[in-house]
Amino acid sequence: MSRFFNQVYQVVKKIPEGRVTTYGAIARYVGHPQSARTVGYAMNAAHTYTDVPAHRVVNRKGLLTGKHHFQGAKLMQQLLENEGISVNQDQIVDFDRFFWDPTTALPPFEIEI
DNA sequence: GATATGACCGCTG
DNA sequence: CCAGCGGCCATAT
Repeated sequence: MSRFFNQVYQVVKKIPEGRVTTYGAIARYVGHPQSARTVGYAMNAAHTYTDVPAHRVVNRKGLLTGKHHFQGAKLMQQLLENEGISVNQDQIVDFDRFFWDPTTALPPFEIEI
């Protein structure tokens, strides 16, 4: 497994309950601002390797673009609503208020190890 | 090794 | 404000 994926998973695991973030924000935080797409790919593989709360990761508009990759089409939305996040038309309501940015919420990312 | 695909993002018009 | 286009990066075939 590439380190990039691991870095992504590390961040996703740190998302607080009831908050969400975006693919691009994660990509920026781990030092790959142009790799937002690959973050999505990492999420696809996430459930295979580790258990990360992928339902807390959406695109920059707050749209649940990845809901079809969950077991049920409604699962992602239900998980979010369980945490107090309202979803309407596959989109998070008041996305700005739930958005959690790792670049400001976490200490600067340590590039190595 | 080349080509195609995707849970994206930002800039233009 | 909405739509379209290109770029970027890691897998899959």
